[in-house]
Amino acid sequence: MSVTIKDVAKVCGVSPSTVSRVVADNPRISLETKKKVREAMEELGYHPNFNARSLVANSTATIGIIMPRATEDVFLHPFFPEVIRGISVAAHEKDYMILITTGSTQEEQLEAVSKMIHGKRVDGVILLSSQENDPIISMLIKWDFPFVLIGSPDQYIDQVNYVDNDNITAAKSATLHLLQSDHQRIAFIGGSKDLVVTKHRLEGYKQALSLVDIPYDEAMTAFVAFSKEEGYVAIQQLFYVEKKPTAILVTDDLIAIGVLTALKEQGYKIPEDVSVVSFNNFSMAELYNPSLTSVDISIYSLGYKAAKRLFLLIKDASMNPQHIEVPYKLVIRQSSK
Amino acid sequence: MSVTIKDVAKVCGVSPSTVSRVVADNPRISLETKKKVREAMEELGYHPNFNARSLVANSTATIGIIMPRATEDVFLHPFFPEVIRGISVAAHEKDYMILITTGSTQEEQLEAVSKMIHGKRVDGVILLSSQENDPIISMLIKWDFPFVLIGSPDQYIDQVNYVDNDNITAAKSATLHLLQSDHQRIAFIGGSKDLVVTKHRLEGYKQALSLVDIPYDEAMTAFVAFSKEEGYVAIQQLFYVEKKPTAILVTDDLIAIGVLTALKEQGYKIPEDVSVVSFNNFSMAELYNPSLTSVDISIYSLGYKAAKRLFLLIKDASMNPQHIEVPYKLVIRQSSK
DNA sequence: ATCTGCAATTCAAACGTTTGCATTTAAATC
DNA sequence: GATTTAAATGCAAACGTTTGAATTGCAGAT
Repeated sequence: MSVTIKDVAKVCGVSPSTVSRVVADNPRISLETKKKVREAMEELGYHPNFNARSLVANSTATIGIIMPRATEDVFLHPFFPEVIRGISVAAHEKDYMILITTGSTQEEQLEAVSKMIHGKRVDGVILLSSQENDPIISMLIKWDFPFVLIGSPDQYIDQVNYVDNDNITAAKSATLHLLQSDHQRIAFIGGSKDLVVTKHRLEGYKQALSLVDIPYDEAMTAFVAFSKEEGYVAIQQLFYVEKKPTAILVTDDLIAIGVLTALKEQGYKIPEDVSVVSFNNFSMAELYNPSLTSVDISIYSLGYKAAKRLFLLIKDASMNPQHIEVPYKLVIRQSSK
Repeated sequence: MSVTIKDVAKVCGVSPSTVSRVVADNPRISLETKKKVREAMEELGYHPNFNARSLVANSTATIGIIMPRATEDVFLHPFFPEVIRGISVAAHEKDYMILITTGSTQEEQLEAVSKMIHGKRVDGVILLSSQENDPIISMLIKWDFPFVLIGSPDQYIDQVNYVDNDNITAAKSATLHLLQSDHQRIAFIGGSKDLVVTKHRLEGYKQALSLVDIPYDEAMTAFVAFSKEEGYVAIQQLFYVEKKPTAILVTDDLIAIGVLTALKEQGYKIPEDVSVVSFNNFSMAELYNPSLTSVDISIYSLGYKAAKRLFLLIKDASMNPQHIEVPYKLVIRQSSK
């Protein structure tokens, strides 16, 4: 078996507790002993057993991430790798590890969080999205477990730590950008209707319209999943009507690409016939032809800041919940006019 | 504190060991007792403490992944999310979790693996790439710890489990595809020279050339890091010479996009003046204009199969090392002629 | 009535740490 | 030289499980 604290102790002729204190660099151990013990550790190739340690210390230097469905399509969407990248950099800075589980259904996800938390495998959790009435959030609050939400909560607003963009204002200014080019008929394509981010962006869109007294028209909206295919489908719906939109605000680049594909197929010129503005500013937004006007929401930063906040929370669980706002930036390219 | 096995035992009037055996669904416990205990567990909200369990059972239902550098650029490259997606689906099937660490330098990476393994935090490890003389691989072999390499090892070929494409043949046939269009001057842009994958693809490239008696010319090769910028730089070098290439084999789509950007800037028409074939077939290969001819190496599959293999290995450590080959497929698009 | 055998359960040790408290040792003070 | 003090270290319990061996209870065989 592997070498334990006892082996080191025996070699050095000290007690296990002394070795433990050397590992922890406890000032009550003499420098002489420390040196001796450290040499022995090196020699024997000692590495502390993490399970034993967390068992008693009740901490794990690990943060948990719960990913929506493990099936084919997650991780396919560039949002997740990018946000995890941010988390991962922050974790690396603090010498934390990242534990990832996936759950297909919401039940599975709840089960997964529960396993992580009650199994004492993580010190805190980062949630990657929130829905209307999210049971995971209520559970975490009930358990009083440190967590940070990326995105905004639907309820318990002042009980949860969350980092998000100001999506209302972002959508508003993106819409205004289109209105400035005199578009009168602007459509909106959002994600699933019970995602908070969808609500926010729809709200911003409405606010912009009302500023210029254009009535909100439900027939000009569509709500789809985050994929190219769905963007394609949404166009069939939106352009099936008499008075076609001349501009579209799309909640995601990936969807936008589906949108553009469909529009091109139907012979529309971009941006002459239809302008498209989307969100996220993935690298494909720049690479695609025409390049996409997109709101950069700084996904990396969302992840990084969430992790930073979580570390604080782990240290001091009694901290007041805080809302951290990450700036956005409209990047204008060829797809809008 | 949280509810333990002892609490459940007390409530049911049985011993902790009985509860433990109920959790493990041991047949030596009567159905009656099982039912009673399970109800109590439900009632009290019992969840086993994972650390305590792995401490004695010496297993963790977790696999470790070590990512190269946590700095800005990893996870930025689409290879990693995609391969992790494969791993993650396999893990989900087996109810395994994934533990991720990052290390900037090779030393940090070694340290990270060591921490995972000796800290008893994972049952097995998946390596995402291998270099010439990789010290991590020799360590893992020395420790006799279950691991699977994605890519091919440089040494210890018959001691390691690895899953990879046949990169030699893949590069060969990609080059032949170009040769069939009568290209005489084909350049090669690879990744870092001490990556095994670079060696293999270079080898395939050479083999194809020799088939048609074109001499290998080192001036027609460049070796760069995996980014657009570096692709751009490579072109400055390769087109600085008298007799310019008419075709380029590039080891990665991301690099290829940098290559295309540079070529377009210098006024070359793609594919009329220069043909480009690359590897990986990321979604951007399809979206870019012109769309990229690319060798699809089935990255998802690499991850999935590696994880599958690892599970077998964890079950039976004495299994003979195996090499799993994942098929590739040349996808011809607009960038080559 | 005693013994055997079996099913169901309990006992107790072990896993490798951490940590409050007790003990030892040696120097400092009176 | 006895006593106090401080520093350095050791002791032992605790963390929450698992598991081989021991125990109990009871039906059936002798």
